[in-house]
Amino acid sequence: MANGGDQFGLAERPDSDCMDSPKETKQENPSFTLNSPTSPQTASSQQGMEGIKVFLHDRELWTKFDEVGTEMIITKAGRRMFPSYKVKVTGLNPKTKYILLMDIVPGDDHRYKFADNKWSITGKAEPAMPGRLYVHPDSPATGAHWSRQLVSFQKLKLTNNHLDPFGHIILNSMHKYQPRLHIVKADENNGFGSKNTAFCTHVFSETAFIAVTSYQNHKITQLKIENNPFAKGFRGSDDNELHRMAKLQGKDYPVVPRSTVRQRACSAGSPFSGEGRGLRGSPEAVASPYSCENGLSCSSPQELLNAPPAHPYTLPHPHLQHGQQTQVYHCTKRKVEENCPSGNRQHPYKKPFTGSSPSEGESYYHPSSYPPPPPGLANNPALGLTDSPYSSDMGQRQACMFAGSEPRLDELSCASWSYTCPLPSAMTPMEPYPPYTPHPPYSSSPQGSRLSAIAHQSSPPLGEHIAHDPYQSQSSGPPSQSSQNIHSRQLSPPLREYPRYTPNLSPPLYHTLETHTHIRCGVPEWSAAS
DNA sequence: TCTTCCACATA
DNA sequence: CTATGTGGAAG
Repeated sequence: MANGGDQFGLAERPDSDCMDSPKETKQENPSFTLNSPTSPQTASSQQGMEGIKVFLHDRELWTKFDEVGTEMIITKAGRRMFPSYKVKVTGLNPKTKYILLMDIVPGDDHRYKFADNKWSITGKAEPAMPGRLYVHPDSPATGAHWSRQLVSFQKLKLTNNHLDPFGHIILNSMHKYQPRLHIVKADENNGFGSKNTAFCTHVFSETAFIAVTSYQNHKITQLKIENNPFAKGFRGSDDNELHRMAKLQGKDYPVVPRSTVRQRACSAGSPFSGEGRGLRGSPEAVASPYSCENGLSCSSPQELLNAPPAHPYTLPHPHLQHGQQTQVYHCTKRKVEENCPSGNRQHPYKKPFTGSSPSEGESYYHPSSYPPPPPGLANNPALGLTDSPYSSDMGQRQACMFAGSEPRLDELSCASWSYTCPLPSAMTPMEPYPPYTPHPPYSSSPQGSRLSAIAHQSSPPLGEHIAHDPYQSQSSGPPSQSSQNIHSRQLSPPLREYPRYTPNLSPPLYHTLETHTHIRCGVPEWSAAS
């Protein structure tokens, strides 16, 4: 079942592209890009972003998990994702500097439960928290650098601690999420603040997952054990397991060791799709709608801001959306980790989960709207947008988070990025944070906002899609204007509300940025897709 | 449901 | 060797 084995065959696919080429599509798995619905706006925006393609590495593995219903453990200390999020990026200008970052947006606005060997909706999602951005440690770096090897986000960690001081991405247990990749041009020309900042957002629907504090579906546990080197200790080769288990526990014989669940495939699995909500349709087909392969979208930052968040909640309209906030975590470390691309393959296919419209690896493009670009990035010195080489090197990664309050891009741009700093790990000191935050913590710091904006933008709920656009979620594109799509709007008001999510936020430590963006545009969402 | 600790694995 | 990441069981 699930294994995706079947399908994949492709080597990689890129996900995104911004506009241009829809080309192939096919095999590879680029993320989908959505085209922008609206119009492209500024040309500038896209510059160069249009030919960017992103391919999810090890897509097959992601697909296997996705078919069952991927679960990612979240702990107070922070847990890595497995499979690791690694991509191959092509189409970048070798000499141009870019910042690559990720954020993880709500897949829908539901809360899930796992019972009867399957996932089902139990209620409404909690307000999302400020989204934090994870800036790849090598950022900013040239297109040549990023293209040279796989870009790995394996060090990104997920936490359920809303007050996490380490800059990890904060998620709510039993909620569905969709990771997104944003590529922001870091040239001097593009200040973040500037409206022209070009960026693309790529969404691979097969990377959607439900955050959990402990695995619910044994099939997922088994897949993790079988594929994650660090979990090898749990893998029994047959006999061994039992014994070892026994020993460890002191029990006699263990229960079922690895085998236990091992394979069952139950259908139950994917929650994602299951829910129903979503999409339904055939998954795959979906992909096409947007045609693009990758999912990236490009838009100008501004747009992003404006764009409504994808949440379920978000409305398509500008108003409502909530902005979510985002915090950025920047690691300074630079190295990329992996390189090899090997496996990327992908193939399309469907995933049961909710949305995947893009399923295939696609990234969507978002119209510019919502996905807010990562504001911070641009400005952030750290990132080097300006040009710095990446400065941070400092030690290794540090995380910086920003909390922002408001969403303005402009502000962001300039201001401060103080945070960028390399903080020692964790925290960035920011302010206490948003002052008021009535509900949300939006206060934003300038930069933060931007970033956050980006983040927000897209986040769509997976499942939901709900009525709105199915597409939204997916790709929203963040920041870049680039391509076509963009319909960005100009900066508009960034903030809006952000309904739900606000709450938490900010930890005292940092601010996050928030943004509220609304998403307006639709992006395809995963949900749709699926 | 979540947190802590554990033994074992990678790196 | 150390440091760190795993899932499971126990709490």
